[in-house]
Amino acid sequence: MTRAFIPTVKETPADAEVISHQLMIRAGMMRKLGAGIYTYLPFGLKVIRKVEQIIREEMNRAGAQELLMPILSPAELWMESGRWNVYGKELMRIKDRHNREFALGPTHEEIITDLVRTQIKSYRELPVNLYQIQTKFRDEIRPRFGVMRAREFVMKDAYSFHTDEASLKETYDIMFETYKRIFTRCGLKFKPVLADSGAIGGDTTHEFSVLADSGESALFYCQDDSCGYAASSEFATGIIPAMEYSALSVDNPMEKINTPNLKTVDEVSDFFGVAKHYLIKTLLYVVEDKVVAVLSRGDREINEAKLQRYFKTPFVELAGEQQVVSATNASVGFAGPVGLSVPVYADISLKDMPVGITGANETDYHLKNVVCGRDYTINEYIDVSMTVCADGCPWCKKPLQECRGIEVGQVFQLGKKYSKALNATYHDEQGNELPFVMGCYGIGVTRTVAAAIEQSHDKDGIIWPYSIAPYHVIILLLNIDETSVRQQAEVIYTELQELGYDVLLDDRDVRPGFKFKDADLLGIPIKIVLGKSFSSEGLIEVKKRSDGMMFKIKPEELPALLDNLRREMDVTV
RNA sequence: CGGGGCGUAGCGCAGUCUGGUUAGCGCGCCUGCCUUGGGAGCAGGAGGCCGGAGGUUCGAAUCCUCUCGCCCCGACCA
Repeated sequence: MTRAFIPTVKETPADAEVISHQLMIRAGMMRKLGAGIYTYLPFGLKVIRKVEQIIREEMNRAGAQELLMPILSPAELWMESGRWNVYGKELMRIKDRHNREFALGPTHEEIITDLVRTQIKSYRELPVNLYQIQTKFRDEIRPRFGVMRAREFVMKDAYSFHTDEASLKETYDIMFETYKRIFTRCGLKFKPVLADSGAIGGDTTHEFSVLADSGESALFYCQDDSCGYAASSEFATGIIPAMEYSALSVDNPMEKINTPNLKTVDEVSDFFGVAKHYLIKTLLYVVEDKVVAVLSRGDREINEAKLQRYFKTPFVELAGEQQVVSATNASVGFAGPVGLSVPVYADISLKDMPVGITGANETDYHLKNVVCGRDYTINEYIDVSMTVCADGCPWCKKPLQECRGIEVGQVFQLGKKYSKALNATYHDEQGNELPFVMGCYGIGVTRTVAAAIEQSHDKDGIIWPYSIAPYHVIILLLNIDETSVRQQAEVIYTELQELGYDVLLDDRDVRPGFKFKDADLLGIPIKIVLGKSFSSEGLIEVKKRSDGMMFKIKPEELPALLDNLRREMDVTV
């Protein structure tokens, strides 16, 4: 360790918000070069390599083959697929000396499809699954959280090509299982969840989320493990519990009430002295240049991803002030479905609402005792509200649970989107020329490393899962001046390496406390201490990082003890 | 892109409002002494184009203009 380049830092860096970012800097894993751009130092790179190795082994095991595509790709390919215009600013575009345009690869559907369309022409050569582990570049609007949302990051991306949906499904299922094996082997607690496929399309997609309270995305899952329902917040649906409406009566006529300057659900429900679920919240959205009204129960938020999915558009937007005024003849905050001329869609949370309160489409007025069917009509009930954890599981009706997660992988059934756009075809048995059916499967490698830290750390530092720990064992030589002890340490160091352990020897000339603190910060699963008890009694101490369990043993017992600890800590699948 | 903030030693910061000796402090680094089971102590030392350019002034880290970079909130996220 006197020679190792592991620059640890005692102080928490000022610009690091989340734990993983702080610890990755403090433990000397990486250093920032620019916004969202990091140099991986030896200690950090070791972890990345371990994760990559697990991914390689499992991908190869699943029959995928590794290749490596260029990071730079010509603009023509992106224009051909249409994404040159669609992708937006996240796609980093650059020009070469001849003024030709290129993109830094944020993902490689175009490039792999181009390769396969020129090389694979027959159904006899299908299916095929190709992957790479490579640096990606996405010019994120706002990079943050260290490597969790970096611009440059390491990703494994795989692409499969098939003759038909059934074959795709088969590979998809294999990849699904492979991902479970990968994240299990990485020692992570995770959940595969049903997810929104976004602009990429396709019916079925799963995200793999590492469970951590600091996660950016919310997940909902059934409290009953045997049911197994789990979905991202964008995709989750639930059975919405019905509410009480005894404060109003269906038999009373609709009544216009002056509500000066009361715009929000909170203000209006306070004014009427009722709970928020009495209100019919009316939001105006612009969908494909048309204004539509979307209703939800006052206590429910609209899920725009669901709206996009319903309207089959990649883009919906809340209407601007002008549009609201022209659609409702009232200022923002007083919209309601009664007498509205734009199409009205209602969230299913309104199905069980017999009577409610809503905006009057007149500034400073709301309507009370509003009854659907009597006072207004809706075009359609759709599921567009955010699921909450009081909702029932859509599969088994038991209550849903909510937790936070970090998305580290996603598997997609792409279908023919890219093969059609790029005219990538093969010949079937009859000689017909048909577009490939495709799947794609990504894992954020660097993000997985950060997620592992988010999930496993304490106040002293990182606690690596054994399988991805940069070193399995750290030997703390407390007194470097005792020559005989030093020699012993070196013997143990060599022996353990020969037994297949990754070992770090801390032979630095610093005080013991310094070494203990550093060892904990680095998170190495097993500490071996050669200190007082070794000098006096010939005993070495072996301590686990995870639970602090300590063993005092004779040197010759070390291999057997480590073997036990390894078996205990290493995950096998 | 909108809003807010910050660029001063390797790192973390003070000084800027109200211009004026030699630009400070903590950590780290180097030397020595001392210490050695949870980030010790003492003494000495090195280290700065005060982000960059232009301007105002007798004089600028400090005031003005422009510019570059970074951070936070929001929108965005195959």
